[in-house]
Amino acid sequence: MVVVRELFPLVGVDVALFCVDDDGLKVLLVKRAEDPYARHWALPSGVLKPHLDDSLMAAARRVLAHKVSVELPHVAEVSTFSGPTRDPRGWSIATLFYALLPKDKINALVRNKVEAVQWVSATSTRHRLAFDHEEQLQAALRALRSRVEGDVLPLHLLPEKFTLTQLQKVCEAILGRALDKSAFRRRLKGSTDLVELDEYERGPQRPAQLFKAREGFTF
Amino acid sequence: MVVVRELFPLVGVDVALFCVDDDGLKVLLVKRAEDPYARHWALPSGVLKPHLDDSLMAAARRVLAHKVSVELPHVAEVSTFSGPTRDPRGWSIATLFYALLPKDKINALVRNKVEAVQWVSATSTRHRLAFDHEEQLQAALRALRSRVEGDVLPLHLLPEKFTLTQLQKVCEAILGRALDKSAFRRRLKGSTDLVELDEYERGPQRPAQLFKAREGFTF
DNA sequence: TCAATAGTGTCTGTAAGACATTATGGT
DNA sequence: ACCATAATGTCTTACAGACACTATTGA
Repeated sequence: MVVVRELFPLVGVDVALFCVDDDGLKVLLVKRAEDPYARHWALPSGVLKPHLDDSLMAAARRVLAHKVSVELPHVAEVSTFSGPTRDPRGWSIATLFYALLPKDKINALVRNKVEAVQWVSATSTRHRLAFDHEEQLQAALRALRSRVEGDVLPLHLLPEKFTLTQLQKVCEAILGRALDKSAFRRRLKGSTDLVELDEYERGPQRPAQLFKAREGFTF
Repeated sequence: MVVVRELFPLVGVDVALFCVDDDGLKVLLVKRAEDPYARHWALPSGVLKPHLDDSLMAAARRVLAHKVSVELPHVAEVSTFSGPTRDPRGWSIATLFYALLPKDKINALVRNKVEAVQWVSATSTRHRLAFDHEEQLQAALRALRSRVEGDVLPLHLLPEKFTLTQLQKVCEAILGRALDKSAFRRRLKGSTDLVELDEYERGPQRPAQLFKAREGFTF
């Protein structure tokens, strides 16, 4: 096996699973049960299993489905980390994905979990994570932000039906800054990704119109 | 070895090496000498050699240095392609990089080449390439364009000293559309990546001021 | 003086930020 | 009537595209 390691690198996937709640943007961490980095917090990760996985992204989905039992969220590739020292077991490759989960599915997720998991603020000062996962988390965050800066709507982080105010809060949580309501909504007028519904969110004040993502929308 | 393939995927790198000449944006293709896809045109590629490479990007540089003897150009990751069928030898991973080469280094490159190589228009209608390299080429082109659209200057495609008109031509070749000179230069005024020189490119008309990239500039 | 390209000025429409105002529900 | 939030309007500024114009060299 040691010989094999010199010919073939360890191949795995890491996933930064994001969600937005009232406290802002969160990312899921898991407590590693085994070495290396046993009992350290880390991004959910796993090794590629060629007989099970049809692609690296499929491996990422399998890892998520295994570590956290939940409907599969939106997954996108960020980049690939590699080198002889990032994993003490030897030359390794890890392709990083980010995944987006709507807030209303968080509870089901955490409840069914067997290992220790934790939602932590994704924007707060750095954590102490296993491997190069701190760097990976920053890379995933950059990728997420650059898409939102590029005027793509992070609808995968919202429930099926949502108000424009909810959408704005999610964007603000990702970008880490306040957005102007008027300008934000003006931009949304020209978006083909939003579908206007004839339903309204009722509360102790004026009802807000509900929207949903366009059929086939992908972040 | 067959058994190994079921446990460990084939790991390699592919490189889309771009340059810009008077005919527009070009990409380097090599004629494959060995199976699979012998005698097919393909992007320069190679398998990862853990004992030689310190990262996937280093592997990409090694592949370039090996296939085309030239000073190492700028290299950046695009994305990673994977799956059981993209290579007939079995489950495989290929991390795609693009590389940028200034026009004035092309000649030295082609001359020293042993295998058959070819510069083809990167923007013309699709080619018939080995593996999934057509898709990869499109992905590399998208990545390149999105950076230039994002107002990053592709200075790695220019000689050390260049005129603003040359810079504009390079941007136009990448984007595939004409840019307005006035607006283009107005934007450049605010760029910290350009350094004004006290030299001028002389010709049969008004001389043009020369510029160079900021120290430490990276595309 | 002319050709050719470098470099600048001006006008206009679009879009964003800031901020005020109106609208509409519940209580 | 009042509160809270939704939704819209207005003003200003910044910037990009279009296009005309001026500047400077060699021939």
